[in-house]
Amino acid sequence: MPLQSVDSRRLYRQIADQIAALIEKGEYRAGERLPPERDLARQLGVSRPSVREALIALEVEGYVEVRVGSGVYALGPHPASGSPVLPADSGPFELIRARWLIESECASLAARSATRAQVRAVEDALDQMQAQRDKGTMPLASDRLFHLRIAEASGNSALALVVKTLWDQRMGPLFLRLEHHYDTPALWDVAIREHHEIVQAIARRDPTAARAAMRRHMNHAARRFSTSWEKRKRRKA
Amino acid sequence: MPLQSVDSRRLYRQIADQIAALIEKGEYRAGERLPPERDLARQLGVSRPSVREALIALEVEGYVEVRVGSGVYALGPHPASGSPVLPADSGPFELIRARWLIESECASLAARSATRAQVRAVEDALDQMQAQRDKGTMPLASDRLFHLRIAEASGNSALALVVKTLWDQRMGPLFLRLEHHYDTPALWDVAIREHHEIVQAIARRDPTAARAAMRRHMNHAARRFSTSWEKRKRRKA
DNA sequence: CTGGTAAAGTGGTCAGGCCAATTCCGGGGC
DNA sequence: GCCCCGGAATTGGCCTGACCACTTTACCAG
Repeated sequence: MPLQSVDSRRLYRQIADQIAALIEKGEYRAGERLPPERDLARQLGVSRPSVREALIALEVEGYVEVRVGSGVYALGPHPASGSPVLPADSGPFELIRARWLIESECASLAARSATRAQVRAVEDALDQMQAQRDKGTMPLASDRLFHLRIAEASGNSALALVVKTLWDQRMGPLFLRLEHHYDTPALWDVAIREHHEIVQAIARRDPTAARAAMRRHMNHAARRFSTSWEKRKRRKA
Repeated sequence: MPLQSVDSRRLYRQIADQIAALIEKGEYRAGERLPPERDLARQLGVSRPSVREALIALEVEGYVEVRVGSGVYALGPHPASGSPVLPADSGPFELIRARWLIESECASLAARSATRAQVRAVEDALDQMQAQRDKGTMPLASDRLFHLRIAEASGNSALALVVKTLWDQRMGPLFLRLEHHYDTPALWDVAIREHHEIVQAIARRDPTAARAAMRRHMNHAARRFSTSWEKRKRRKA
């Protein structure tokens, strides 16, 4: 597998991509050992340092694991990843504000262009939420699903990605505690009622109403967080 | 945290972590140039190959950018690697539309509440962009910096996170080709002029004008992509 | 068969060198 | 005086070759 004569990418990148391709294609199975650095260098017609640089890139990308004195082992396709993270000191309000902006627009777009199947998916998530609440468990997961499916129904995958990113921030160390305060059955009933308003506006193809309903929902969520937040501050003082 | 007296991590990791910490702490600001590899090696008491390995790791992690013959440049805190990824078949238009919505709001918020230092940071990024364009190189990195700093100036770290997430999508396999079509000096001049309008509105504390200017910028960007996109489709057919 | 020890294999790191791209600077042309 | 351009200095890209540390294997003695 000769290297291109006119490839402007740096050498370590070319090598890393070639090896990554082999791993993706299953040429090297997970757990399998790659040839020694010296052999790879000879086979590819490059120097050992270049191979080493490529292997380090692959290690950072999660493709391989390097064991000192033993060898380089493939880890398999689809690299492990860490997502961006919100600064620890940013309160929940900035996040809610961002969601207010973005998710209200998602709701509006969904009302305009969602397919029947997508509307159905949103309704399913809401039903699931209701069922969990009836069983007395906290419908946190289905709440997330509801919002995500609306974002998907907007027809804009970039917005869907953003909503998912923001929602996953709630799994941070600080937000879990707040989530807890927020968790009384009565408050969940309010949230479910607000969700019904949103889904109805979408189903009725009313973009303006959908946006307004989502904004109301977010405003209420902000207020609920606010009370928890105050309690928390008072306890600290 | 192990914190062993004899650090068993491989050397390149120790070096990379050390440099990454400096970037996170703002010791090296975004866009700033790091010392040459040879100097770093001498300062840290290690060999140049080890420094090179560390820099490659940092490059993969999105901390730095290496420009041949010029130097190593910090990209800013928090890496871009391995984040959630957009579906491969979603065109650039969904992404632009999402940025249209979010970044225009960021500009408006920035005009309302940015500190003097934050406005200054945005202006710096624009100056940097102009400088790079004058040198004939594509100011892609400083373009990114400009938009990121406006998002930071909004005072909402969740929005800043979102903007960063969306911007990093452009590094996908498909977008790079488009970026290329988009890269004529004349088009960059237009982009820089639009950036000036945005930054002026922010400096003058006019939220409405800032939002409008950013929306115009995004509309034009969409049109530019549109022509590239059509060309691309035609070539495929 | 067991245990330990020597040898081979493999990655870790270093030193030093040459090449190519970029940047910088000073001198010549207009 | 201003601009352009060509060479020198700077900087990253890549290579050769070597030695060290750790791991695995092989072999031999008990």
